[in-house]
Amino acid sequence: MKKICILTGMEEKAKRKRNPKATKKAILKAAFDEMRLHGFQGASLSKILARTGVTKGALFHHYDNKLNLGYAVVDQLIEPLIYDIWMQPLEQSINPIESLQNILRTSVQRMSNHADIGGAKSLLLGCPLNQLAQEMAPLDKGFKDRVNRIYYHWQREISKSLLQGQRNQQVQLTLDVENTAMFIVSSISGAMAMGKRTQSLPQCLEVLHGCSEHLAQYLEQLRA
Amino acid sequence: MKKICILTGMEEKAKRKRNPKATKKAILKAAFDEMRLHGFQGASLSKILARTGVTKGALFHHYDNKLNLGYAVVDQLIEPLIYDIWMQPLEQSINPIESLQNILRTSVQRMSNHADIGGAKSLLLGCPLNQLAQEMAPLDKGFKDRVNRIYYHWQREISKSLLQGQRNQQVQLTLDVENTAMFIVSSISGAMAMGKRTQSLPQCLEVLHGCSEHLAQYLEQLRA
Amino acid sequence: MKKICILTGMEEKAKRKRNPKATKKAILKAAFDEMRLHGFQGASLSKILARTGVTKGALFHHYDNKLNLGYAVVDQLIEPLIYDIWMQPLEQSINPIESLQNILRTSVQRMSNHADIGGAKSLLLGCPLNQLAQEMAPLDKGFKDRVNRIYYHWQREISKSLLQGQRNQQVQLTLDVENTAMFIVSSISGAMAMGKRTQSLPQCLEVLHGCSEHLAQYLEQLRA
Amino acid sequence: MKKICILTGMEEKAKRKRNPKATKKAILKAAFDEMRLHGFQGASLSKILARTGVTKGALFHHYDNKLNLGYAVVDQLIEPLIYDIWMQPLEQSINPIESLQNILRTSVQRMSNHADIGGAKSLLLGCPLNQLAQEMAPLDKGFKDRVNRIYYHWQREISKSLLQGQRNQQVQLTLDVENTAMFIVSSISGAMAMGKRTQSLPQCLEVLHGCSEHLAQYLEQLRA
DNA sequence: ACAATCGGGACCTCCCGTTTCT
DNA sequence: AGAAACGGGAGGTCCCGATTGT
Repeated sequence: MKKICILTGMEEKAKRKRNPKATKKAILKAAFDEMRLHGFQGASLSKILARTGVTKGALFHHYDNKLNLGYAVVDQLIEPLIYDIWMQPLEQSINPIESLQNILRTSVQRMSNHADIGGAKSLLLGCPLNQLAQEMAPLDKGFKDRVNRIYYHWQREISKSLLQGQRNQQVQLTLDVENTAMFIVSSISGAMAMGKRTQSLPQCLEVLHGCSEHLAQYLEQLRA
Repeated sequence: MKKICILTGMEEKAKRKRNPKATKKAILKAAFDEMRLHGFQGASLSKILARTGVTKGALFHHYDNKLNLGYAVVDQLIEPLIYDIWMQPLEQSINPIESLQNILRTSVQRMSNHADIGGAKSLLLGCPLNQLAQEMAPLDKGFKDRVNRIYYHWQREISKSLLQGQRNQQVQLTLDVENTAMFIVSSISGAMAMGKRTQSLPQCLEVLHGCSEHLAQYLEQLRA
Repeated sequence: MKKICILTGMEEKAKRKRNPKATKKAILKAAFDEMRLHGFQGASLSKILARTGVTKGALFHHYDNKLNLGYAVVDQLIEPLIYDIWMQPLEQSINPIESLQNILRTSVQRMSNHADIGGAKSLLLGCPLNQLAQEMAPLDKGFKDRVNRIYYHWQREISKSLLQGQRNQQVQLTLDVENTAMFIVSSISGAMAMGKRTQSLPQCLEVLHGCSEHLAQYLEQLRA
Repeated sequence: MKKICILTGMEEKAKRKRNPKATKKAILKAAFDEMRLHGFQGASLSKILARTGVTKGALFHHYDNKLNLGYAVVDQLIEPLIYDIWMQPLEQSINPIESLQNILRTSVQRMSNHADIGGAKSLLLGCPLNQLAQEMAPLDKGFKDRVNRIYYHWQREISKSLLQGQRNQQVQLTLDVENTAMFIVSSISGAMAMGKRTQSLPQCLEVLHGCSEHLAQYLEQLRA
């Protein structure tokens, strides 16, 4: 029945017509970009729509309101992003310390591959998880719970890995692995924040490399 | 049109008496509080006015616009605050490493003394400098320059102190003092961010103490 | 939150039924009226809304901002209005001089038919095109270009007509038709301005008739 | 008593200190400029103050409110200005027609001598009297009465002159001198309005010269 | 005479969300 | 599923003027 309406200008229609999955993804991506640039509160639905060409009707069809859209960004974009960069490389690790050092050394490069957002280098926008955490955790429980859950996973992956390292006699047995994982995540977050605040790519890279190196040396001393 | 209302409540009058200095300070403080809770963009001038009882006319008289008010908050409140907590205690230092460790150990306590803001513990609102940096550095050059200047001073105080320690043979001579200062500031910032994101005082304290301890131990290894 | 109020006044509904075309026209008309009374700068969007019963959301939907609303008033209301009164009657002219004289003699009557605006006689508000030109031409290029385009058309219609009259040996061949058209439009504009400034209907009519008569006599002398 | 405060930075103080006449004049001139650029309603007291360096206290000391300031502009600046350009040259006239023609021919030059206002050529801002008349006559009786009084004087000077010309047998006896004076003033006003609307100095001059010439020729035909 | 402080309102912009229609 | 119309409200800016202080 629906497809009877044959009079479809092809490209136009092909793009615009009924592609719910793609539409939803497009909105999500645009929302993510807007939020990276202006924060959640500063993100404007109108600009998100302008980025996508989608209309307000479509947006509110897929997401009940701005808040849920924000939640979806965390769940479907930010969490996987954090996982890919920081957690996944740790899973098939043989030596946790060396893996962590390796992750640190390559993360800057891997993050640099992320596409620019609104003409700004992704690196200069800092860690999307931390950005949201700092802005929204005190204001909204939904965001707070989500970001804390992700941080919890992140720290747990590291502590699990360190624990395994202790079992394999690669890591000092006296080490409080959970506390250490927390420190590692904290320092990474701090480094990205310091990089972001410079708003200058060379300075940012300098900060990130400098801090990475310091952290890597710190890890070196945790060996058994 | 004249308001003959002779029945003057004293408090009313006491408040309304011309007191430009106090008015300006009150606006500034209210603005600071609002910004800590909602960020700069989310801060509402109306709410700032409501906090102070000052009217729009007065605010507009003392600060040209929201942006300049924000700048004043950085210059007149945040910078001294950072200075008092992190820089000033370093100045009469005898041994830089011990001073830094001492600062770390006492900073949580000192920051806890800060008055609550809108019913929220100041600690759970994180570092005001980092908050502003993360939100506004990419959006406004005025904020970017201000926060970067403060961070620069902060790092320089630490590196100066470490350099003096090298001269006194208290600190390893091979140490890159500037890079190390950067790492210290970065880690402190990261720790406060992680504490904030929990939005729970006990967890926050746990994070801060844990990270402080780690950083203190790291510093221990920098001794000559 | 739901407004269950079942007692629907019919009129309410009749008004509130979606009718974008009508809504847009209503806004435009109200804007025109406000602008005639208070000028463009003095026109208040709130008052325009009050005139129509339309809400801010609807207005913002149909017109991006006040400026574009103003432009639309020029393009869609003022230009046709000028055309109907001054240009259209010239098109099927047989003798340009007689046509112009005729237009002058009847224009006052035709303009008097325009509905009052905010309780004020339309005539006492002068020429809407000149009003806007005088206020906005120095302030905004968009308005300047629009009003100048209309004046250009107006003068061209007259000069075309005079030229045709020269071909038909009804108008002096030595006449500079463009210059003359300019003088005619200029004098008409001046007359309406003088009428408006009196803010008294009888005086205004006296001015308009007096000037019309003078101009008609002047035209008489342009005959071949 | 007052002059005891000897510690006066000379230039600074000399300028700022107590010169009521000069202050009042400065405010008036700045108000005139602002009103020429933005109209009376659009004129901002703040900008007027900025133009002069005077403070609000001084302004409201000399003028009760914005309206009275506007009235003063009309009475003390615009009226003399109109008088100088259009009326005064008529007084010692020997032949009214030739005088009027002469005034027309020289007025553009004389008006061009007026200083620029806010970077805009005075000519491109049109006739200040007509500007105010068109904007404010329908809105405020005070303005309406003032501008009408000036126009009345202007027309009367011309009609008096023409009447004298009739007595001297220089002007047609059948002429309705008052009506004619009205037409002359009206055409002058129209010409300046058309010049202004172009917002281009060459075009404006073309309009003014063209219309002047037409009006001069018209006057030629009024000779006895 | 002039300066600084303060009062509060009006304005346009912009925003998020609802409702109706295709 | 998507598009368009519409509802209100809040936000920052700016403004005129009143008040108080030299």
